[in-house]
Amino acid sequence: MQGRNETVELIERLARLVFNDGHSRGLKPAQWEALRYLSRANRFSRTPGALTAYLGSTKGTVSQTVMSLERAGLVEKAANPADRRSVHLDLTPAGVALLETDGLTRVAQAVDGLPEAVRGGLEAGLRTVLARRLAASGGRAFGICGDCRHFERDAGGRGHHFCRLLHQPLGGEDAAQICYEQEAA
Amino acid sequence: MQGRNETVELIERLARLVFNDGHSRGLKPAQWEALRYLSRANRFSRTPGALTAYLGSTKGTVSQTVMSLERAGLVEKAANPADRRSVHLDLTPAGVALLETDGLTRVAQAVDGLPEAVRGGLEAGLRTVLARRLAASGGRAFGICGDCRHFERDAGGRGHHFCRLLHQPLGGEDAAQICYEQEAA
DNA sequence: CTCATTTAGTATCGTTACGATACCATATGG
DNA sequence: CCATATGGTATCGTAACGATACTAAATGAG
Repeated sequence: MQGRNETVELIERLARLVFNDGHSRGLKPAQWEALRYLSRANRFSRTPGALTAYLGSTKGTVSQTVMSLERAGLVEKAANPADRRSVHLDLTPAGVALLETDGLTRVAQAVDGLPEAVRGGLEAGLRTVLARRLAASGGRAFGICGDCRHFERDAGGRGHHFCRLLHQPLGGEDAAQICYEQEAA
Repeated sequence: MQGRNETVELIERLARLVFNDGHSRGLKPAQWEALRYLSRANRFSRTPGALTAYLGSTKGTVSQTVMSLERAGLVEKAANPADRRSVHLDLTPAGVALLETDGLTRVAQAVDGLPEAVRGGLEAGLRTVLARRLAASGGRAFGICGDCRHFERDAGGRGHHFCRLLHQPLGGEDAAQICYEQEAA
């Protein structure tokens, strides 16, 4: 099956280029990825543990990366009163600002302006491969909160949703972000 | 344009997972990628310089990676009589054997068995993004030798081809491998 | 309640990656 | 002949990474 090998090689090569592109403006690839994750994750998912699962890495490594971002003033830690073992992470204004200047990576430029048919086929393929790859190793999907089977829309009035798993109220902002616990509806 | 951001995020996340999968059997991601490249590159392209271009890395880093593979007995260096500055790289039998056991990475498994329509769309999208990304930074395509505009088929009889750029005869093996100098016909 | 177990995270070690810079040897082209 | 370009190595400092050991807090069984 030559097609399969070709596709895998393309993925591997593109992965390497994407990774190397991450060495910009003084940050490292893992640091950029952590910032991007924290900007997209809902409040239940902004922890070292969830970040570890998202990156497919190990907690020791992630702890180190988070510390470097904290030293750089891009991320802040806060205690979680409900569970004093866990740490809540938030981007600082400086972190948000830095991320906003990151909009046009070279890969994003390459994807931008792609014919819609090609982009759609690419996205569908990527989604499927990612889902299969994650299923094979017990990885989590980190899908959108609002698409989750535990999500109860407008449970407390218009725009006031509810998570049946965590028993927590959810705002519109939360519902649009990705979540560690998300399972497709 | 939400679609574009979605696609870029999928690429970034898959890139990270592919990268992390490279930490297997004592080798590092960069070392696996170097081995794979050397198994696919034709004899003109098995040099540190070409590997540097393929990986989108820097020559210092690649020099280090190649040295580690040489110490591990997976790669051999040979002098190039035509240009004594340059170094020719070859996989050792141990390197070839190791690479053969690498066939089923977790991403390859995820791609395997993909519905043909999805796989085709994915591959087309990846090719386009890769080509655009490379064009944006002067990167080379590293396409198949036989698809090159400098390739002259059967110039010296059946199966004896010729490279008009390097003025070198090419066998069938060469023609099927990837090349640093390749430019689409 | 107590104590074993689990969970969230940190600390430390050794190796590698990586960019940056400096450097060396060989080629190339006035 | 000599300036410059090219292919590669050496070295430095930072970060990544897996591995292992560790701390503290939560949990759960008796």
